[in-house]
Amino acid sequence: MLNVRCIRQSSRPRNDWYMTVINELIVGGTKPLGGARAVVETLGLDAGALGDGDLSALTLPHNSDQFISSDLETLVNIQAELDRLNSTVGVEETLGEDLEGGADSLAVGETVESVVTVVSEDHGRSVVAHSPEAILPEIMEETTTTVEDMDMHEIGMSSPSPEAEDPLQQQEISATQFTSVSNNLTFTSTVASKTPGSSIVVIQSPVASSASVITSPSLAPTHVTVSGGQIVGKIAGMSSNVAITSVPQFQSLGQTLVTAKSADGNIVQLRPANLNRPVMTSSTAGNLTTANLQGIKPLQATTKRPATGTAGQMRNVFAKVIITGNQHGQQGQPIMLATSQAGETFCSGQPIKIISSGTGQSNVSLLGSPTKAITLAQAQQMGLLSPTKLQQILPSSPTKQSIIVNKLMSSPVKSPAKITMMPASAVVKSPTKILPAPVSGVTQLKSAVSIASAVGGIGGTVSTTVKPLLSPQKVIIRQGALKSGTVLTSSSGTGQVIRIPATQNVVGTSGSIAQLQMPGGRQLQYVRLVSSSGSNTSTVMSTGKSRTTSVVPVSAVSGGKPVSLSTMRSQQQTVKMVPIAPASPAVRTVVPKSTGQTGQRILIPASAPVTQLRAGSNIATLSASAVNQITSGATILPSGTSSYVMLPAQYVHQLQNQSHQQQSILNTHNTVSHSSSNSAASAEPHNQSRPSVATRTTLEPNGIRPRKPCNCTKSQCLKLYCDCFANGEFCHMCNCNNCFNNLEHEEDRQRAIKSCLERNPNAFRPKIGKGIVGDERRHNKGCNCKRSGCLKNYCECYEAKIPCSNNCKCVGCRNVEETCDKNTLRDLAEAAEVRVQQQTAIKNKLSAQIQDIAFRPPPPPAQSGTRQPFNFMTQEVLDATCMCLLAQAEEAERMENSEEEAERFIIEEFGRCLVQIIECATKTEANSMPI
DNA sequence: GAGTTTGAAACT
DNA sequence: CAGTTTCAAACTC
Repeated sequence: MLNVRCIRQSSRPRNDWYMTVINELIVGGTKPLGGARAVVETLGLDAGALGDGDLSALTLPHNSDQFISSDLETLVNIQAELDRLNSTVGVEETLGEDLEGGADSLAVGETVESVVTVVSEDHGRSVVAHSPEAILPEIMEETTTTVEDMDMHEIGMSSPSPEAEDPLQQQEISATQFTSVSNNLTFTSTVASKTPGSSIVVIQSPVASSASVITSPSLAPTHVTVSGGQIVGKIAGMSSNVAITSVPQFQSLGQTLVTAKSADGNIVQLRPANLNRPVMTSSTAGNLTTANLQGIKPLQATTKRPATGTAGQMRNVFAKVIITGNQHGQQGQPIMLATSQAGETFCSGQPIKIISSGTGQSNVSLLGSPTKAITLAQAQQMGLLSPTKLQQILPSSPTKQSIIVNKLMSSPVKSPAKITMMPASAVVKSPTKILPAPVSGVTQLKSAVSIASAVGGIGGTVSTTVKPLLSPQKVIIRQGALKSGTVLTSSSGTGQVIRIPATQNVVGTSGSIAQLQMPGGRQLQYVRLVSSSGSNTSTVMSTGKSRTTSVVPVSAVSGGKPVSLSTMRSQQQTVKMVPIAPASPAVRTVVPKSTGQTGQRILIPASAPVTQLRAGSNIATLSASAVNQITSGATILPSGTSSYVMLPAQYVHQLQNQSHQQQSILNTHNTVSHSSSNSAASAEPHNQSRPSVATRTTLEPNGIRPRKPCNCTKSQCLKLYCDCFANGEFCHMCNCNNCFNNLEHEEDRQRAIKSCLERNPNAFRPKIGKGIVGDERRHNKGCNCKRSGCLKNYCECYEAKIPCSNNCKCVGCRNVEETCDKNTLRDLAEAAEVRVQQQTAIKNKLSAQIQDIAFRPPPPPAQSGTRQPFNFMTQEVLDATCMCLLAQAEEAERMENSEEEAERFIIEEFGRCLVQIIECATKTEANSMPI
């Protein structure tokens, strides 16, 4: 049984594991000071009851620790007000369906790992609507993520491109692929406790994230539980649970996840994001008292990072710092600060200090990293704390009202000090590469850092940290007790937060795709649930008419139902794209404009048809083959705000189709006008509102390069028999059976690719290349035809419309190079040869005749009395005769006379020649006779 | 559309 | 590396 509970840390057993929703603290933008209140929501998970595929057990225990529905209502109201005040987009998520429901207690017996992914939809701008680009630009620049070799257990969450309404972004991406992408958000929680309690879910983000908790690079998703003032967590991959020490209480602001110590002695540090600069603010509100901030103190770095981590293995981890204002003297007004940490900069991160004015500083520090202090005033300025809301938050409020601070980043305008929960740089390994060829070190793309949002345990409120720099995303939040269909937030109108009505059944079996209808009916989100096994990937993709679709891996807490959705934003994404043809030596980097906007990546196989690439803020390094495809037929769309998701074109089409289907089925309407003009490839015909990128491409209207569908039946499309696979493409719209050439079987696919490459390193290279000489195409390997004469499509050379070359081993090849010019030359040669033969024959005949005449025995002088003309048969006469005959032959050929006619003409000419000779001789003789 | 042919890929 | 088998596309009817 899984209980969704509001957090009452004090009441929870220390050893219990709970999944807690961590709200990311969104620093306010330009709006008036917003209240800074964080809600720490915990989800008690009965690990024993949680099956890998069953989240249906989510219930709300009835005990004093739990929020009641009214509390949730209050939270909602507060949230709404905060949203209004801060004009920020908050991301809320509801973990668990029945927040108000059952009193089932947790009977935890087993560790449940769940991956929660949130599909966010970019609606243009970042949550902080105020010049997000200006916020922490340097961080974006510094943020890089390595997506290679991420643990498969991580499920990444990709953030859709901000303004993208593109179908391209309506794509389904496997979780592993997401992890491979920088902006993936990995959200894994482990429930290990048998008793209900509050827990904190540590969200790992492969990319630098706004907030990061912990951990060793090699660690899998971490689960942190707050129990009885202690934070305990379990990090996947670690042998045992990690007890997070030095967090006495979660009550006060000072409470921060600092260190975790595993049962086996491993200590995990909870580190803040890479904050290079301390943020100092003065508290003017006065709402926060020192007492409130007591809890905020730098934690002793008593923990050490797990030794397993290496720099290369480091991955970003989201750590959310929950700061609880002692409201009304009671616990429960947690203020959550989200910090992010990149693995690389793990040690360089700066903790966030929250300093109360006049009382000194209370540090919310994350161990091992520099401390960044924020005064209350600053907090207010940043929107973390609003004077009005602050009082509500502040102590003595018996109510458990929690305010989700949904502004993590403050606009630089408001506060020069930038609180960036984002790591300057993050190197994250990606467990899965979307590209087929698992070649290491091929390509890295700088990409925006994504921010992960925590899942709201109760009340379904989860605040997501949205980085201003990042392109706006929509976060789909499942509403629990909150009003269904309520979209929290966003003054920007971008709808950063999408609340999914609790009534919507987002949950499905593991691996299933759940449909989420976005509020307003303008968009559908498809969430694929994934079990925590890690092998399965889940994707969440949203489809909308004109909206950007984000595909986000979604993990379901027990595999059964997506308990929550988390979102993340990406600032810069480092996408490592591995070309399917590893041999491609050249790696081209496409550096989009640095607009401060994050883009979502478009994942494409190296050889896959790339319909469009939007050159936005992302820095994408593409394999040479990919680039070639891009250059050949793809369109690179400049976009300053969009993120790119590279997928096989067919996936785009697939998503589009799904979108259409869903549109038709659910009869949803795009009720939201989208100002975003930079859409990715949009093949949706109904997307008339703005020019589709697809229209600018050279591809088909659907944005897909024509491709023959395969019909594989036995190869699972994982062998080179399959053209799709051989071309590095995913099967789409194929007729294949038991196809594994898709994202759902990415692991198998990768293995198959590896196997193929082992057999033939050039397996995925184009078979047709340029010959040594010139640019003439030729089959690199050559054909081996035996029967077809290389004149049927069985022959690869013939199919490629190229003549067989020396590389071929074909038998009886008739696929010879026959160009028009060469045919002409050949004909000429043959004609010349024939002519020569004819001439020779004629010449010989004439010569014979002449000789016959010449050597004829002279008649007796008595008979003729005349001299024989052979006396005139000099060499000159013979040459002249031959020339005449040859000229006649040529004339006959020129006239295209038949051979017979030609011979006749030549003979006639020869006769004339003889006549002339005779006449000449006769004259000569006549002249000499009378003498 | 079923059956045959063909040659690349995979296997031995 | 060669021979054989498997496979899917091409082809034929």
